[in-house]
Amino acid sequence: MKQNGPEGAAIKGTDSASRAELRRRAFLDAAREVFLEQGYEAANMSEIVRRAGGSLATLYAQFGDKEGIFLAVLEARMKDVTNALEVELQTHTPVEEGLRRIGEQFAGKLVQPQSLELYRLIVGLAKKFPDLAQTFMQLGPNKVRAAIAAYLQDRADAGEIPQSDDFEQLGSLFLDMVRSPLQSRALLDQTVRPSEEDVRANVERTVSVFLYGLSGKR
Amino acid sequence: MKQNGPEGAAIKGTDSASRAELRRRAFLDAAREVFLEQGYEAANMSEIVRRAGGSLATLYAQFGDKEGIFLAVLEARMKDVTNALEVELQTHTPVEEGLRRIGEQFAGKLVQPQSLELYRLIVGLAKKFPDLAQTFMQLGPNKVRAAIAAYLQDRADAGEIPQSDDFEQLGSLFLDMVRSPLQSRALLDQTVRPSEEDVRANVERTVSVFLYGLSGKR
DNA sequence: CTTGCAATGTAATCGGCATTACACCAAAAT
DNA sequence: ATTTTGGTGTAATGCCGATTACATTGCAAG
Repeated sequence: MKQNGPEGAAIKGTDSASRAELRRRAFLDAAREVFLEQGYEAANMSEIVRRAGGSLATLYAQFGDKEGIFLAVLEARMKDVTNALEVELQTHTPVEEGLRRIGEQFAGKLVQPQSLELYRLIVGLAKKFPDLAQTFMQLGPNKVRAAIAAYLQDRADAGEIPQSDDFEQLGSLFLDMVRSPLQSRALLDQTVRPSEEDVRANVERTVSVFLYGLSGKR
Repeated sequence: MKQNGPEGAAIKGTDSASRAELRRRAFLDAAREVFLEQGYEAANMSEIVRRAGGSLATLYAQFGDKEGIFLAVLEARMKDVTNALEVELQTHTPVEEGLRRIGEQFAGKLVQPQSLELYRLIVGLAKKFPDLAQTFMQLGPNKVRAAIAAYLQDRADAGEIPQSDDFEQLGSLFLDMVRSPLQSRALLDQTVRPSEEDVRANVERTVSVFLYGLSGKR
């Protein structure tokens, strides 16, 4: 047995796909695993191939170099987080309900171990690979910020909330309020894993404070 | 010139000190620079010696290995940064004013490059050195959280804000609101350095939303 | 002065990868 | 069936950095 047949790890996404596409997907899955598990520097290319099947040569042919495949992993994950939001934001839902939904979508994704670990990785790499961090911000935070700013603008036009000259900023603030309480502890303590219930409660509280302040409703 | 006389980088702390003590301090200073600048993995032992003077052999004799000197540096660093974090308790100051002061003290410290870099390192290595991250949380965030919770309780007792069954949580939320907008970008983009003015404006906005919500004052 | 101990500079070890080279194969296209 | 295109295993090639060895040298006590 000198060659491996086309087996490899988890090749079974959407069925119809070219040979190359399958290989690519297997590589990405394995790479994500390895990077998240071991960190960027400690991760080793051969290990990725060991898990994905295929060969080093192909891996390099498809992604260029180590940084390249890491970036690809990053992009894939960002799409995953962002896509769900796109849908929610299309609608003209009343603020309170809308913010709640957006908040839960967003926070739900963020507290997944995968997201947390990826974020940890990126923060750690920000100095050595500024481009990477830049890309991350572009695809993640900035995109979400813009989307929610648009939603707030829409609600303001509908007269539900006061107009403002800077909905980008308010959108960011809302996102931070939703994100930080769940994320900040979990980032430093792996054993912390916010539950569904934690997420819901936090979003609830956040929406309330964001709209009406400490003084309570209306 | 085969040997270096005892010069090296910044050897001039408290004067009276044994030869070994001086060397140790020079190593620690250089190591701090290098680790904060390049991150743990990327940092290289020879670079530390290059900056500190002395020799590799001595470095290893004093700290054992790379991890050893890294931990030594971080523990010292953490004490510095978290000690500076002390927030003076504004007992009996009116909420709006009190929150503003606490917020500004806190945020002012956080956005200093020193703090940002330390935080970056710790987050990035939380997986590899969990104890370190724990200690950091204890000394930093948790302490401030407790302090502000006490302040909010005080204000509630004075009737300025509604009572709540969980001021710890609300305190955390306030801190996150103050912190995240300033910190999250700067963490990922070295070139970002919030100004005094940014800090003030952010605290201002935060206090307003925290107390009265989007709907504006009162 | 000289003797012992610690520090020094230099130059190995030693191992671990990223990255490339190469000589064979397999499926798709013709 | 044959050509084309891309995939596959294997084994270099290089480089880099942690750690150690060693012979030399300076300082301080007797």
